[in-house]
Amino acid sequence: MPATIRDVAKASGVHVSTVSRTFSSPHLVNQETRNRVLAVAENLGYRPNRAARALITGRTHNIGLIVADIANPFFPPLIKAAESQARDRDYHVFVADTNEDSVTEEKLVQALAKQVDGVLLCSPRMSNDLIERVGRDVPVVVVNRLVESIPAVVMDVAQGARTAIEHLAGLGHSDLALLGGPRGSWTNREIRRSVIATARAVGVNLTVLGPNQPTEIAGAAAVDAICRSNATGILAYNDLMAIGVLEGLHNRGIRVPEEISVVGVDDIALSRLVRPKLTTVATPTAAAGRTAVDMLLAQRGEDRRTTAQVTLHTELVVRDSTGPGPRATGVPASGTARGQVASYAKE
Amino acid sequence: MPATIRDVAKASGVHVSTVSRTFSSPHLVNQETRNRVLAVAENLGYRPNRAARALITGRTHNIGLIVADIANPFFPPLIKAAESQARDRDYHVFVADTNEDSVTEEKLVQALAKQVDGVLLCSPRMSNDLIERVGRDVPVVVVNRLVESIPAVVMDVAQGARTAIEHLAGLGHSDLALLGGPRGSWTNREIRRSVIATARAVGVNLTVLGPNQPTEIAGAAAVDAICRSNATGILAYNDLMAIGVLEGLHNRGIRVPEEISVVGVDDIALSRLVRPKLTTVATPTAAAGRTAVDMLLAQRGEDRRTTAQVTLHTELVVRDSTGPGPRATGVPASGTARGQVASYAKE
DNA sequence: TACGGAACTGCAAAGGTTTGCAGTGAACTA
DNA sequence: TAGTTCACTGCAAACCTTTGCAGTTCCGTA
Repeated sequence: MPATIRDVAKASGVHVSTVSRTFSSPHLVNQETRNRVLAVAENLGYRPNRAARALITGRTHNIGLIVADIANPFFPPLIKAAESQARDRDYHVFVADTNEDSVTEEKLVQALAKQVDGVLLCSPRMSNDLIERVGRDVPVVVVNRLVESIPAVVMDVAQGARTAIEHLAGLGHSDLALLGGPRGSWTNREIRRSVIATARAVGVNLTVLGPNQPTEIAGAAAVDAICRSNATGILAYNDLMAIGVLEGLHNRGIRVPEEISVVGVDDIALSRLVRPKLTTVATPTAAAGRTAVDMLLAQRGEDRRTTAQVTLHTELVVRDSTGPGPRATGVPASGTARGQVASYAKE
Repeated sequence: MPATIRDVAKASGVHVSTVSRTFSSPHLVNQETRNRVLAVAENLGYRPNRAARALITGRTHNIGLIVADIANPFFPPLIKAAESQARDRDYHVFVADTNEDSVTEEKLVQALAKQVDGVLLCSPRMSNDLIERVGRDVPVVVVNRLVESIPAVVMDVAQGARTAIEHLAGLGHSDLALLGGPRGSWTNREIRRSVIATARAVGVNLTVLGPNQPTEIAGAAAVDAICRSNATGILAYNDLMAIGVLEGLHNRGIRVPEEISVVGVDDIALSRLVRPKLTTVATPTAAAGRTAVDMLLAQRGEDRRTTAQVTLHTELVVRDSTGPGPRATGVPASGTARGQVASYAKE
C-alpha cells in the first residue's frame, strides 16, 4: 500500500537507482532530475523503507538506551537529552528499563544488540565481563561507570563529594555520615572512596552507612542509624535518598538545617521543590546524555576502538538544607577522635 | 559477520525455510529437527534479523511512544509501564519527545509512522484533523485526549475534578479558584467544564485562571492572581502547578492548609514528597500506559477500526494540603454571590 | 577530427527472511 | 492392496533498497 521506490521511479520516468540516489547521495544526480523525483515522491507520500535500507547497508539508524529505572527522576533528563541529540543526527532511540535488575539488563541488551547501531548503558548493573563481551558485538557507551576498554562518560562525583564534605566541615560539622547507595554502583564506590579520604584529610569523624537502595524510602529508613551516629552533617548517595532523610528527620521533629545538615547528589528537579531546598552536588545529566550519544555515533568509522572515557564536572549547589554545625554554634563536638572513620560498611 | 539463517541451515543440515519455521512457526517442524536447529543456532549465536523479517512481513515489532516532555514527571511512569507491557509482547519501543511543540510532534509522527507497527500519542498537541490523518496511515492510540474515530484511553478527570471541588466545599471553602493548564489540552477542557458545573451545583464562587504552562514555575507565578481572587481553595491543572502554588504561597508567608487549601491532579511521586504533602486527584498513569499498548497491539487484525475509547477511574487522595475553610473556622465568606463564576478565561 | 574525461543514469546483484506450493515418505483407511 | 491423508521438508519468489559497474552523452582539448 505505501509508495515504494519503484512507484516513484515509474511516476517520474527514471530508474529506481536514480530515486535511491536522490535520497541517499543527492550530489550524484542532476538537479533537474532530483527536483522532479522529489516532487513525485512528496506527491506520493514516499518515505524510504528503513528496514530495506538497513538490510542492505547493515545500519539501522537506531540506538538503544538502557536505564535502570525510567521512573527514577535522575534518568528522564538524560533520556530526553540523548533522544534529542540522536534525533538531530537522524537516529531513533529505543528506550528500555531493567527494573534495576542485572539479569533483565543482560537479556535486554542481547535482544537489542542485533537491531541497533549502538547501545547506551546507563548506570548498568551487569558485570564488567559481560559489558566487555557485549562491546565486542555492538558499539557500546556506558554512562556512570568505568569499564576497561569501553568508552564511557562519567561524572566527577569524587570531586563533588569532596567539595560537599569540605562544605560541611567548613560549616563547623565535625561528625559526618555518608549514606551509601546500592551495591554494584560505580558511582557509589567513587563517592565512598572520596568521602573517606576527604574526611581524613580535613579531620572530621565519619560514619559510613549502607549499602542501601537508591530510594527515598531507604533514605527515610536510614534516619534511625543516622541519629545513632551522632552525625550532624549527612551526605547521601543521591537526592532521592537525601529527600527521604529530610522526610524522616521532619517526622522525628528534627529541624534541618538547624540541627542536622543534609546534602544530596544529582540535583534532580525535585531537590529545588522540597523544603528545605536541598543542597546537592549537581551532575550534568543532560550533557552526559548528549555526549554519550555523540561518542556512540563516533564509533561508526573503522576507527572503532577509540575508548575515550570522558569525565564531566560536578558542582556543589548550596541551598537551604545545610547550615552551621554545632561547633560554630558553641555546642561541643562528639567525643570520638578527629578524623576517625567510625564504621565502614564493606560492599 | 553475525550468523545468518543460512549458516544455521548449513550447520544443521536442513533448508533455510526449516530454520525459519523453527523460529516463527515451531509447530510446523519436527521436534527432533527443531531441537537440532535450536542447538546449532544457540551455538552460533544466531538471532533472526528483524530488518529482514520486517521487510517481508511488513511488521517491524516496534512501536512509537510520543510524549510532550519526557522530563515532565507525569510521563515517566507511563513510559515505563508501556515499555514493559510492550516488551512482554515482544515489541520494542521508540520513545520521542516533542518539547510540547505541535510542529515537532507532527514531524516526529510522520518520521516514525513508516517504521513502526503503531504509535502511541500521549497528551498530543496536534490538531484532531492531523491525528485522524495519521490514524489512516498507521494504527494510533491517543492517551489523554478524545479524537473521533481514534482509539483512546483517557482518565476520568471530570469526575476527579468534581470530587476535588466537593471536597473543598465540604471543608467549608466558599471561594475557589481553578488554575488552568495549557491551551490545546483536552484534559484541561474537561477539568474546567467539570469544575464550573460543580461549583454551580454546590453553590460556591469560582475564579478561573489561565491558560498556563503546566509547570511549577507557572504555578508559582499564578499566586498573585490567586491572592487577588480571595479564593481559599485552589484546584490546579496538575501537581506540578499545585506544587508551584505551594511554593509561591510559602514565599509569601501564607500557610497551607491553614489559610489556603491546594489540590493538584495526577498524583505524581513528587506530591508525596513536598511539604505539606499534596492532596491530589490520582490518575492511573501506569494502567493507562499498559492499556494503550494493548489497544494498539489489538489493532493488528483485520478488525482494524475498533475505536474503543477507554476511560480510567480517578481518585481523590487527601493529604495535608487541604484543611477547613474560613466558614468552618468562623471567618465570614467573601461578599460575592454564591455559585458565581467570577472570571472565565476563554481558551 | 579524435580523444579523454566529466556528469549522469541504468543494470543487476545482493542483503536475510518468510511463505505458498509442491514433493516425499509413512501411516492410516477401506 | 490401493488409495488417501498426514507430517514434515525443500524450493524459489518476494519484500525494498543500495551500490559497483558499465553505458551514454556532451564538452573541452590537442
